[in-house]
Amino acid sequence: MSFRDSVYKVVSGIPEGKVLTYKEVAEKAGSPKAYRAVGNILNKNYNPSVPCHRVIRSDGKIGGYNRGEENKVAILRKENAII
DNA sequence: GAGCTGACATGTT
DNA sequence: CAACATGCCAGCT
Repeated sequence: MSFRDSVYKVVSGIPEGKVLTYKEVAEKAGSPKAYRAVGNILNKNYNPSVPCHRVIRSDGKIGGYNRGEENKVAILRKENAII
């Protein structure tokens, strides 16, 4: 069970319409100061089972997405999560 | 095995 | 108020 797995689990547990910040995910994963690693992990994560699009920055910004930030925003807006 | 990279956050300038 | 610089962690090359 690596930190990566914890992050996957946490992100996979995010319900629709809910968005968590990288810091929150890192905290739930067990390392509040590992928000850096969270971004790095999600970045390499191409697993569709992990709704990485529900993880945003603390500033409320999108951050990034493997399939394009615009797509990420579109999904979040569809789920009535942000904006 | 060591070093580099990054979808960040916080503090100063 | 906005931009720059620093610090932090885990994963990847």
